[in-house]
Amino acid sequence: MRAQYSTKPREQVSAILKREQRYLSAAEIHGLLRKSRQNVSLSTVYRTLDLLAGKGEASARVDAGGETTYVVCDQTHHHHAVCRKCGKVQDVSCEAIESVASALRTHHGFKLADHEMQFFGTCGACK
Amino acid sequence: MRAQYSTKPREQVSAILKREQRYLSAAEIHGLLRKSRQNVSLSTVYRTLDLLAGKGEASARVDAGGETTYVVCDQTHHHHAVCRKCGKVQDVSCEAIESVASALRTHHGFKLADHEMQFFGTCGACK
DNA sequence: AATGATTCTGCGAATGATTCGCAAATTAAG
DNA sequence: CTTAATTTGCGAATCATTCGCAGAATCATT
Repeated sequence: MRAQYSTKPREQVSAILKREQRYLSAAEIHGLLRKSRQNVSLSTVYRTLDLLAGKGEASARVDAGGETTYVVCDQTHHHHAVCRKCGKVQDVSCEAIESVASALRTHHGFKLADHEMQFFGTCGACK
Repeated sequence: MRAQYSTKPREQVSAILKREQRYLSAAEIHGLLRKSRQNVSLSTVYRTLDLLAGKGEASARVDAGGETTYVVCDQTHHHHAVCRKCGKVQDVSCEAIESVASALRTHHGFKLADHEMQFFGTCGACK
């Protein structure tokens, strides 16, 4: 099994993600690291992001330009509310799904197994 | 403004999408067309898909492997229920969102502007 | 059904994000 | 401090998607 060493580059990438709390691409993270004189190779950024996503510590989203972006978030099932002004991402618990599941079953004969949701709008700080 | 000619290649791509009713990548559509001796270039498939998505006649989704895939669907606001067995996509109307919107407002101070949802499970035919 | 203006198509080349291979550097453990 | 295992960084390779451009198709008019 892979990934057991705890290394400086990985901590640096994680630190950026924890600090920013918004969706970042590998290139953006790499850029932010360079700005603060932390030289981590782009390959390592990619590898670390895959690791975090694999462990469920980060979640991925493909942005409009086709780049994959990541945020850190907790590992319980939840959804994200993304602020269109500052980009901040808040975790949102998932309650409404039960009614949706039964509607799918009765109206469409569809047995719901999984779902994805994303919310976009303006966060409290930006209003 | 672009895109006003009605052409054979475009109709061929649209026909495949209408027939299949599931998410298809440009490469898959290109492959299906070749199988039935309809030679449309991959570039044209890409261009046609962009057009359809631009007009709202198709909607796009990036699959697990990073490929962009498309389904035809109507233009009113709705969501998709994707069958994990056969891949068929059904349109699902969106009702539950109002309660989610007010929960976001009260609990998170978040003003909801837009949202995305995708449902995965087993469709009636596959059960 | 021929003309001309505009819009498509197909091809191959270019792009851009992501992945891979491998030698050198780091890490964990004895 | 040695050793064995994992990671890093670099450049090269990959893969989906986009571009540029010459020739072909479409549409509106005669």
